[in-house]
Amino acid sequence: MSPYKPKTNNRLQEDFYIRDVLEVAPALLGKRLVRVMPSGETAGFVITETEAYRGTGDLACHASKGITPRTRVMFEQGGVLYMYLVYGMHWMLNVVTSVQGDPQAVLIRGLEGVDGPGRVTRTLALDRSFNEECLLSSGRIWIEETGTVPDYTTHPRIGIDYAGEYWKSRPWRFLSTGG
DNA sequence: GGGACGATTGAA
DNA sequence: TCAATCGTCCCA
Repeated sequence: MSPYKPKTNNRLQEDFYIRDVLEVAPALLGKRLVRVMPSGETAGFVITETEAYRGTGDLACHASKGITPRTRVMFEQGGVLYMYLVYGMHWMLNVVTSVQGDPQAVLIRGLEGVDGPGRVTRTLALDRSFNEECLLSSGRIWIEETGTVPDYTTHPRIGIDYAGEYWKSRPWRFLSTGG
């Protein structure tokens, strides 16, 4: 893991996250996800792949089932993390967006050199203890501006056959070009 | 209390 | 192509 040393206070602020997920998901491409590892070493990876999950109407979004103990965090104001376990073994890292009461989240699917949402959380040692963690105030995880805005392509989201043809075909997966 | 299923991954 | 593996949610 390449060590990363934050230079200035480039942490993304509240306003970045309190927007519609269809704005935030592509805007996260090219930003740096920073994690202070349990060892004390600081790791930084540029985000290269995201997916948007957009509220109660989006049948691919967990929040379409309403508020449950698991989905409650998605109803919070943007800027906190939503973590959940899938297939009994992989933690998924999601960034909650929009205003309180509007359950949206961005799934972080890939980083530079880290392809796949399960590998993202494994590489950065992220688990359920990060659920509801605040990216604006946390001392162990946050996201920084890099000054670079990459080009990107859009694609249908992965692994949501259960949501039906309409929601499955929304081009809400965002991939940095050349990333 | 029981059972179906999943925003995935890695090995056969 | 397919097993691993368990939290969540729905139904009884």
